Amino acid sequence: MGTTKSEGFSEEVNELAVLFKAMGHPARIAIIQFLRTQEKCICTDLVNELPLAQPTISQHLKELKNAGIIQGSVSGTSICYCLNLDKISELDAFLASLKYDQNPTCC
Amino acid sequence: MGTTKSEGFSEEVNELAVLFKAMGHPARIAIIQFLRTQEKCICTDLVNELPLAQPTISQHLKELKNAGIIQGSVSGTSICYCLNLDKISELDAFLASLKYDQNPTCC
DNA sequence: TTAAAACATCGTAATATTGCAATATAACAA
DNA sequence: TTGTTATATTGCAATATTACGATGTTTTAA
Repeated sequence: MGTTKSEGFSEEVNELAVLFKAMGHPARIAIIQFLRTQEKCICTDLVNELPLAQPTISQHLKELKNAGIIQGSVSGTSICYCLNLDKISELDAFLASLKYDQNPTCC
Repeated sequence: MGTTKSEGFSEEVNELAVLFKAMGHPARIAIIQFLRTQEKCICTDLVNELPLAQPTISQHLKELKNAGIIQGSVSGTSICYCLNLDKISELDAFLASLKYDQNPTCC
């Protein structure tokens, strides 16, 4: 155990879980927030911005990238990371659907 | 380590991370989806619905409850769990904000 | 070529998560 | 009371995550 069981759940459910999980860490939320507001999305800035060491930040960036939530393109010595709004929209759509189909007789 | 570092991040960031983390598991997404569609939100139904043992489901329900994403009220021998739409809206608002403030010069 | 800057990767210790069997609890029915 | 049903808790083994120092890699500048 310690392993998440994914068999028996739909593809959609598993994909949503991966995306939510990727966002389930303060550093990764902070990275996403920072990317939203910066002109240039460079890891060095993040090192100055977050209370974490560079390797740790690099690791979090990788996880966000693996989940498809951010994309990075090399730009000289630095890397330009930015949000993938498609993935954000997937999560958003799921959450929005919860608000409308809610059964009124429950609770 | 293994411990998530929360000092140095804003309250808002930490709270969002907790909520996203709570949703970052297929069983918990499936529970939320199931709650949305059922008339009666009872754990027994979940045991028949999910590919997990009863104690495991109970544990996931507890985590969702701790995060404030669902609420449970006792109803005789069974328990009626339902979604807390306020929390869903918090996440939704965060995701929606990402879609609009995006910097166009990046990537 | 050499050095510096910006990231990534590796290795590893500490801790967290997951899943479940066994067991407990709580409410109702007979 | 006794049994049954519904759910929670405990305990634990297996695995995952987190954080970071040390060390690579790649790019640019001198």
